[in-house]
Formats: sequence, structure tokens, C-alpha cells
Amino acid sequence: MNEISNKVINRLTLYHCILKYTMKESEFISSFEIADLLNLDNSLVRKDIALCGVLGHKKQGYSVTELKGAIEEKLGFSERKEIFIIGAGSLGSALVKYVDFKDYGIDILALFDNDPQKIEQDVNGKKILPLSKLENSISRISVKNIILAVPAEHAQEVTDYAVHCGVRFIWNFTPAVLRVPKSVTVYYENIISSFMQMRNA
Amino acid sequence: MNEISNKVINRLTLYHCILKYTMKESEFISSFEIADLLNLDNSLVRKDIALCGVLGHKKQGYSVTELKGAIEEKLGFSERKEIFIIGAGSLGSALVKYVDFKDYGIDILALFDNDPQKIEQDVNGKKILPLSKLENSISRISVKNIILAVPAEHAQEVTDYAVHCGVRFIWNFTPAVLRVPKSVTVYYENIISSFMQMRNA
DNA sequence: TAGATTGTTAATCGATTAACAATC
DNA sequence: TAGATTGTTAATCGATTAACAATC
Repeated sequence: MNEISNKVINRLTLYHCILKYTMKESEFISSFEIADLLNLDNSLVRKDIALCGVLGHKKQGYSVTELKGAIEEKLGFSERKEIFIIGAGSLGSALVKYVDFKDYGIDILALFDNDPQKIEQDVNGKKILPLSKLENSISRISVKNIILAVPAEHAQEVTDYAVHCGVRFIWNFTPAVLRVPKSVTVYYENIISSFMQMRNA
Repeated sequence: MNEISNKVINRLTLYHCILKYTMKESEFISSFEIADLLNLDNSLVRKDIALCGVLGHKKQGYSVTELKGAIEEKLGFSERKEIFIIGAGSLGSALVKYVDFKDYGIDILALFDNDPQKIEQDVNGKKILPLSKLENSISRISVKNIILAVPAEHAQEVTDYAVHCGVRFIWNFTPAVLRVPKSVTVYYENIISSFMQMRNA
């Protein structure tokens, strides 16, 4: 049922962004309009939409609200996804404030840091806790996902500790490749690579 | 000469991260080691490396320093790439502080914002300028790349202005799809999509 | 009606994997 | 030597594009 590739996921989130703003303007949208905005082939757009189980209307296109809802359903925007941020530096703190997360069901519970100065401070209503409390927090509320936003030189060390604490998914914002056991998944948020790709365009 | 795909660019930056930290430890690295760390097929790694024009040594692998240098060369890390950030909120400010940018030749010159409170403030040594000065700045020093880090609801409006000012590349950190002329390239830094992909793993 | 647009199949293109001879 | 590892070709797999009949 869920054999939906990362490329499709990526495009669906972009379609969703379009629909969010289209809603106010019109009831229907065609695969041609979406394709134009994103420089895609229109039949690719139709195929992606078909994967969401939405049927279009000849001559009119797709219902904006229906399609938007179907994408949310398919990608699970309404399921609550809890996550910790490790590293309360500028990037970590910016991510807590990233208001758009909540629209997608992503719920940041707390930040962890090793800097005594930062402990117990509050960022956007979330507490900064000492890293030593990670193990306890994880076993208590069983959150297995973390955003890693520490300096690259500490990335491996912090990862080792997080894995020891029971973390299973690491969303890695540092420019470091992490050694982890096979049971742990690392997703590389490769900002630098994005920039290099952009230059290539 | 430069028919190198985005997927290859993405992997090369990850290889580079590995090499940076491997340098202290050993002189050579094999395609098997790199492949293991990233969960890739080892022949894919060898193919990518071949694209950089690096020859390996039978039984030993690749010279770490040589390979690292070749990737830097291929991806143009040493070419200076100037960019403005538009939006001096928490994300924009975090990006100015993202120390790793300079290792890749990315040079953030200034931030622009519309909030009078922020104007003339200093973030990490870079001035926050009023958005109205963008046009002048662009024509004066001919920087055509921007990072867009404004709230999603202003993304289109700010984009229209930036395009009018002569911007050609937009690295879009907002969850909004932008309407731009064909001559302008938008690169979507799709953080939400990354998260959804991660869940899928 | 004529035109626009879908849904889907077949064709193409590109990327990954498997395999293996060469050789240090 | 035997084993490890490269470099490369051929096979496979997956994703995109082209094309077009169906139809509102």
C-alpha cells in the first residue's frame, strides 16, 4: 500500500504548498497548472495524484480541497509526530520557532544541550534540558526521533550517546556522516549539497 | 564536462564529510568503507569517484587527501559564492551563524528585513539592511543569489520584489511555491518533505 | 460542438546493482 | 601466493516523458 518513493513525497509536499494558497482563489486546479509552477511534466503530476487516490474532473481538473486533504492523508500530516532537538544553538533554536512544523503534525517537545548557561532556559515555550536527562526522557515518554543540531565536531559523540539512550531516527542537520548501528536510521539534511545543486542549475 | 547529476552532488558532499574526519586517522579509504557508512552499493561509490577523475590503488583504496581535494575541485568549494539572506528572523539569523558555510565557499554578505526594529542591527558581523536597499545593493555588487527566509505568507510578495531587483537564484527555505519568470531558478529547501521521507524509512 | 483535461499505456531515459577480469 | 580492491561492462530496476483515447 505504501510504496511511495521519496521523490513522490517531495513533490506531494510541494503540491500541498500550492494548494494551501490556491484554496482562497479557486475550486479546481489542473495538472498543467501544477506542472507549470514546478517545471514538471504534467503527466507526472497526474500520476502522483493518482497515487493519492484522487479522481479529477475532465475539463476542470482536481478539486483543490479534496486533493489537499488526500495529500495530507497520504503523508500523514494529522498524525502527531514527537521529536526532541539536540543542540540549542542558533540552528536548534530556530527550528523550535519554525512555526510551520505544527501544520504538518511535527511536535517538538524539548531541547537538550550541554551548556550549563542554557539549561532551564525557555525557547518558544520549550525547555532546554541537560543532555544527561535524555536517557530518562526517552524511556519515560518513548520518543525515538531527534533532530541533531550540534557542532559537527561533536556530532558523532552525541550520536553515540543518543543511540545508547534508545533513539531510532536521527534527522541530521550537521555536516557530518554518522556511524550508527543498522537499527538506527540517519536522514541527512544536506544543506550544503542543496546549495551545490542550486549552483548547478 | 559537467554532466554531474544532483544525486551525485549529494553523495559527493557526503563523501567529503567522511573524508574530512578520516584524514586524521588514515591515509587511504576504500569504496567499501564509504559504502558501508552511507548504506550504498560499493560500485556506485567507485563510479562517483571516477567522475571526479581520481584513480584508486588496488588493495588500498583511494588516497583520502587526493579524493577530498578532487571533490572540492569538482564541486567548486574554493570558488567564492556570494549570497544575501532575505528575512532576519530566527531561521535567517541562524543561517548567518552557520559556520560551516565558509568551508564551502559560501559567503553571506548581508541580511535584509522589513522590520524597523531590526534594521542596522548586527548578526554575526553582518548588517541587517532595509529591504528597500536590496535593489541598490544588487546593482552595486551584482550578487544574484538569495536565501529566502521570510514567513510563508510573504514569500511571493518578497520574491516578486527580489526578481524585480535582478535576483536570479532563490534558495527557498519557506514552505511556499513561488511564481517566477523562466529566467529565475528556485531551489526548494523542503524541510518538511525531508521529515516525511524520514518517517517513511 | 470543440476544446480542455484526465487516466493510462508504452517508450524512453537515467540511475543503480551485479559481476568479474585485472592487479597490487 | 592469496586476498583485497579497483575499474568497467552488462543487466536490472525505477522514474520520467510521450502519446492518445475517453469524456465532460
